Amino acid sequence: MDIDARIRRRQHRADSQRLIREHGALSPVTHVEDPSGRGPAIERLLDYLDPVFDGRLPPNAYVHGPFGAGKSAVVTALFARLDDLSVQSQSVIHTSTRASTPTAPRLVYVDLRETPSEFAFYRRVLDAVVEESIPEHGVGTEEIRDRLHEHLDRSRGGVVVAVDHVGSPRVDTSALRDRLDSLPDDARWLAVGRDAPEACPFATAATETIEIDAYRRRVLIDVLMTRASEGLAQGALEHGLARRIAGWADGNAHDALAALFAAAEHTESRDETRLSAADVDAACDAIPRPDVSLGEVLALPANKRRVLRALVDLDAEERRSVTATAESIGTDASIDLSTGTIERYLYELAESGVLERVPVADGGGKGRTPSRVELRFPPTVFRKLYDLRR
DNA sequence: GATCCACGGGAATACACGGATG
DNA sequence: CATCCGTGTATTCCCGTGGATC
Repeated sequence: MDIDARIRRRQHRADSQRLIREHGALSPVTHVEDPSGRGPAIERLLDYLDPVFDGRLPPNAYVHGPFGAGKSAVVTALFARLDDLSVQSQSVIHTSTRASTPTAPRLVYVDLRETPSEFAFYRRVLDAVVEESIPEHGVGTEEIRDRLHEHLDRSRGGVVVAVDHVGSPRVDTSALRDRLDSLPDDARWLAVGRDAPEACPFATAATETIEIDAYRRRVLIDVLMTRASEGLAQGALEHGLARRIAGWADGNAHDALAALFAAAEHTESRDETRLSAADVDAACDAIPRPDVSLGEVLALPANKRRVLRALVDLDAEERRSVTATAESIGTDASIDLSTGTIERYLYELAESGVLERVPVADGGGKGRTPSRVELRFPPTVFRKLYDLRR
């Protein structure tokens, strides 16, 4: 046994005494390469994408399913793999035959949460399909769009763009529709959202719709056990507790993982290495339902994230009204925004569903009765993920 | 010099309440 | 009694500015 192996063994021993080994494995915003238990959904998407294997383009389509059903997980995983294959086959064709063999389409995944503007959208797609790097500043939206069109005109094969989170409050639906409509003919889109097809403009514009159901209880338990085995010390999560979490989460994998994450934090704060029922219950109770995805929260502009980070540490008294909340946040050393701006942020965050405004019962004072804001996302998980990114 | 986009500041508007008015 | 008005807050809306980057 060499020295490295001996050191690794010691490290592993120290590691195994720590409850949380890998936060990423527990995070609801982490998508694994091979989403477990989503076989049928993957098959349906592969059926839809079948033309790609012959170098042809599939029609425009709409994927829908409830929050936490694994839509993003499945689409990101498939698009990443298939685009790898596409790029490989292109280089193979170039070096060997380069005859009439059709070139496979490229597959590009765009998360509208992180790419909400028109400029960012075109830039993301163009950046994915060309070699050279694309500037983020100093060049206009029009020019990026034109360059994308030019590239697609020139290249054979075309592109399929997965447009995820079409229902995000930060995207303007009608503007996005126009944007998708104006894509060139050899670009196809796959919109992904929660709305039922009847109520969704992207479904009516698409030729095909694909539904992804919520997780079944048993499958969700498997997901939890798998993630726990990757992120927690061995044996930290009993099957019965996974069942408890899955029952509470009601098919929503985001919430289930958030609960597991928060429960593990709770356990760790007690200096224990095995989750208890009380840890799990405390974690579930602290997660508001319905809630907004942590992906949505973490994709906000930096200053809004900062404001939320300060907000989760305030006590009830400091949150008694929007004004008081903004003032308390304003005294936070890490924030150099004016109170007025913080206040406006709080209203905007409430508007987009990240926070919720609740009227204050009291109303004894003068003037219009104030309201206060409540969190609509899991606070402990947000706090930890935010701090880890710092 | 151009461009994107997050910020900031503040004006405009909405609302609550008590008291005055017709 | 119904309505209006004044005052004080809360909330929304708009648009110019400036940092970062090319």
